Order: sequence, then C-alpha cells, then structure tokens
Amino acid sequence: MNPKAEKPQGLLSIGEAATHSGVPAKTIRFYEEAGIIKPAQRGDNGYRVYGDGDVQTLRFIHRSRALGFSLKDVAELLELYRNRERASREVKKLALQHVAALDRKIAEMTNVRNTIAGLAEKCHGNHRPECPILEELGAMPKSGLAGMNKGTGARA
Amino acid sequence: MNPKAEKPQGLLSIGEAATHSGVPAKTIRFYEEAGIIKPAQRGDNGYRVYGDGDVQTLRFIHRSRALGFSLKDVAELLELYRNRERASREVKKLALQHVAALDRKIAEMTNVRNTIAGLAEKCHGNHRPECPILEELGAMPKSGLAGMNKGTGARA
DNA sequence: ATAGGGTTTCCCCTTACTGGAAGGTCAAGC
DNA sequence: GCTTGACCTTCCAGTAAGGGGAAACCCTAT
Repeated sequence: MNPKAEKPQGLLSIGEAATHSGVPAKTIRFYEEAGIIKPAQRGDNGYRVYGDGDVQTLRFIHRSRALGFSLKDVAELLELYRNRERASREVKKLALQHVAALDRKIAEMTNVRNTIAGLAEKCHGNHRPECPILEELGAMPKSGLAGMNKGTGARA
Repeated sequence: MNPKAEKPQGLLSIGEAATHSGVPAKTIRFYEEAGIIKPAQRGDNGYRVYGDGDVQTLRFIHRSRALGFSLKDVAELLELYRNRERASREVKKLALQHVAALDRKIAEMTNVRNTIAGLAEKCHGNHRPECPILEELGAMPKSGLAGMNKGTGARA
C-alpha cells in the first residue's frame, strides 16, 4: 500500500496541479480558456482533473514563460514538443529569434539607463529647484533621443 | 513673412499638435482622458485647440515615455516640471529609482538571454527531431530555473 | 449542522495605447 | 449647390498575461 495513496493514479485537482507545476490555478484556467492547453477532464463534481502529463505540460509552459517566451511562442514550442517529427531546426530558430529580440531590448534599455543615469548625475538633488533632468526633458532637440544617448553621456 | 502663418498665434489642431510633439492624436486624447494632461480648449466647432505650451508639454511627455518612465512617473515629473518650487531631490530620486529598476531588468534579461543562447548552442538544429532545448524545458528539475540561472524568473 | 476550504463561472482591473465605426466640419473642386 | 476627401468628434473593442474578487457549489471535519 502506498503511504499516501489518495487518488487512483496521479489525479490532481487544479490546486494540486498548481503547486506541482508552479502555475497558479487561475492561470491554468486562463491557459485553458486561451487555448494554450486542452480543456481538462472533469470529475463527477465538475472539478477539473489533471494527470501527470498535464502537470508536465504546465511545467513546460511555466519554464518557457520564465524564459520570456510569449504565450504564442509557448504554444508553438508545445506543439513541437508533442510533435517530435518536427525538426529541431524550428525550435532552434525560435530560440535564436528570442535571443536576438532580447539582445535588442537589452541594448535599448542599457541605452536608456545610461541616458537617465547621466542626467541624474548632473542633478545635484538638493532642495534647490534647478534640475537638469527636467530642463532636458523639456527642451531636448526635436530629434528626441537621437543625439543624446551614446555611452554614458548625454552631452547637451 | 512666415511661410506657414495660418492661425493667429500658434493655435494648432490635434493633428498639428501631434506632428509637432511626436505624440499621435489618438494618444493625446488618451492622455487627456487619463488625466495626464488637462482637457484641451475647444474651438467653436468643438475641435480641440492647442497652444505652444501644450505642445511643449506633449513633447516632455513623449521624451519621458521614450526614456521608459511610466505614465504615473510622467504625471509626477510633469507636476515637478510645472511646479518649480519642488526640489530637484524629488526628480533625482525618481530618476535613480528608474535607473535601478532598469538595472534589475537588464540583469534579468541578460540572464535569460544567456540561458536560451546556451540551450540553442546545444541544439544542432538540423532535420533530426532531438532538441536539447525541448528536452530541458520538459525535464528541468522541479525548482524550475533554480539550477540554471540566477534570476528569479521573468514573471512580468 | 455548520464552518472552512477548495472549486466553479463571471466580470472587471491593470498598462499604454491602437484600431475602427458612426457621425460632424471644413475647404476645395466642378 | 453638391460632392469629395481630409480632418475632427465620440464611443467600443482589443491587445498580453494575467490578478482580484463576487456568488454559488462541493467536500470534509467537527
């Protein structure tokens, strides 16, 4: 006898599936509604019932999301995961696209970060009203960011 | 001999304000509705009318947004901008908070980027079905990302 | 029997817009 | 005068990815 044999065979409620997968119950329902996962089986009481495979899938989704893949990407990855005939080329392509997108975002954010840090550095930040940050936000050249965000700088 | 002296004194329609400020007309209305800017004056025909100061404000908002400040932040910056008695300390604080937030996000994204790039490198990406990316997404230890990167995971 | 927890559906809130539909206005062209 | 087209107005819906909370049902324990 199993020391903790509750249900016939790894049949979990949505809450249990949530704790085992890391995906909140509410989010699991959302994924179902959004078509990311198939509608769960229902028990006699109408409750959703999840098996080990379902939990596995949820963890897959959880990790993919944690890596920043969009739900659209996740759906695609999931498809490729289930459908092993699909070539790994597809997966790699998706991953590399994501890396490229991340590189772009990181570069942009770094740029912005340095711009703001540069402005903040020039603001003495005391009780006096003068603040170069506001000055520059209010009077930057029309081109917006174009001239100011190179390196740490923001030379006006 | 202004080549384009149409209106009495820099009185612009919403479309003109849009082109001069870089903020789309639709977004200007949205800002008004959201309380970021005060309701514009109206002409006899009910059209919104903008003056130079309004356009200035819109550009301020545009640049602040381009630097990644949230609308809530922008409202605050705008308040400080108009209300010069406010100390520059406030502004600097807001800017440095934003820099810190950017630093966190950049670090997290870099982490994720390296994780994915590492996985992609191990995937030969040919026509064969085996793909370590899928393998690892599907079978990582329960703790999720814990073993592979340092970030808390990119929960938005 | 009653309390408590978990589950169900439902709808609204978020951020910062963007798109579209239905209708009013205005200047130009014929 | 009439039409066309480019504006403008309002309101409604939708996006990504859920979170919050209500009202009702179910199950278990005391």
